[in-house]
Amino acid sequence: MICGNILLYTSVSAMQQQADEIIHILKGKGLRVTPQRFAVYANLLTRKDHPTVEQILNDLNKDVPTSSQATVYSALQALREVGLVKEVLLEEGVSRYDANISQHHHFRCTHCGAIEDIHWDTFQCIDLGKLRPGLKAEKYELTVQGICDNCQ
Amino acid sequence: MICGNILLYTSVSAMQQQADEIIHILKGKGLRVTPQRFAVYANLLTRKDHPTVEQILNDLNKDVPTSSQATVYSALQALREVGLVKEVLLEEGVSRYDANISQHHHFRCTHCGAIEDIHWDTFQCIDLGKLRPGLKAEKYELTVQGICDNCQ
DNA sequence: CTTTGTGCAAACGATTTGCAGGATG
DNA sequence: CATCCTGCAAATCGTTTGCACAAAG
Repeated sequence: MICGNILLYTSVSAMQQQADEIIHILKGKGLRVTPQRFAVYANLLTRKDHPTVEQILNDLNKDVPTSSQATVYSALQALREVGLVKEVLLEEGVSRYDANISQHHHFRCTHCGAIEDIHWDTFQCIDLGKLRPGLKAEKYELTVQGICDNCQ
Repeated sequence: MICGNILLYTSVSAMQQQADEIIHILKGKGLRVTPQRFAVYANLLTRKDHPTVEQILNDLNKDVPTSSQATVYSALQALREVGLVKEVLLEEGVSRYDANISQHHHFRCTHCGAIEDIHWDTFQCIDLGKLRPGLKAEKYELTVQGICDNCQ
């Protein structure tokens, strides 16, 4: 148990297990486990809506201030470097972050800006062999824009 | 003929024709034709690599300073509002601009950052009907990341 | 002549950085 | 105890804005 911040997550036994798992993942990637880093990663795993730094910061400091801007940025960078978190660029001006590192596509509501994952298998007939020779493709991602349930 | 800046483009007769066409397009969209606006749009039509504001500004001011930052931003905004130019978000921190407004996908070199258009017909078997009910899709776009010829 | 665009500089907002103190392994 | 992280504040960088002057229709 590392500090009050983690205690928050370990108070219930189901969460205890989850917390242990997160700690295990972080250590496995060679990252020092700090309360702030834990909190950022746990937040991204819990919310699935690809929050911005501001949203993460608000969540973490909702009750008690536990993290500063710079720390959240640095935690995100560390998490990105070891491949636990991806940056998502779907609108101008802000970066969003995503702890779902399996391949997937994104749907973005052009009205409210909400972002939702689209399961990878939804679109499977994309043949990268059709790219012009000379380009070596590594990965691809589809972005669908439209209107979500709430905004219709 | 509007000013020296345009004269630059009209000095050769083939370019004269092209320039007239650009002027015609701008007027058709209800935009006032100013040298700076003309230059920004002509630049985007000529380069096809989705330049950043900085790159556009460098191009325009290469010989003689003709435009300021704010003007390029404002020209781009005007062009975007009438649908002549699209903003392209493929990397963090910078917006790129594209005068190719027909639907197309993008290839981005993860090594040098170069961006290349992928013809729309290259991938045609994407069935938006497979999206979960509730989401109303408007448009989509594929981004392929990989290594370009030069970087291999 | 009326409207809109330009240029400059200041303002802004997201992200980065330097550094002193503190926590981690 | 050596290393790395955190927090604060200042610095940066892309973009936006306010305003006086100039150009377009």
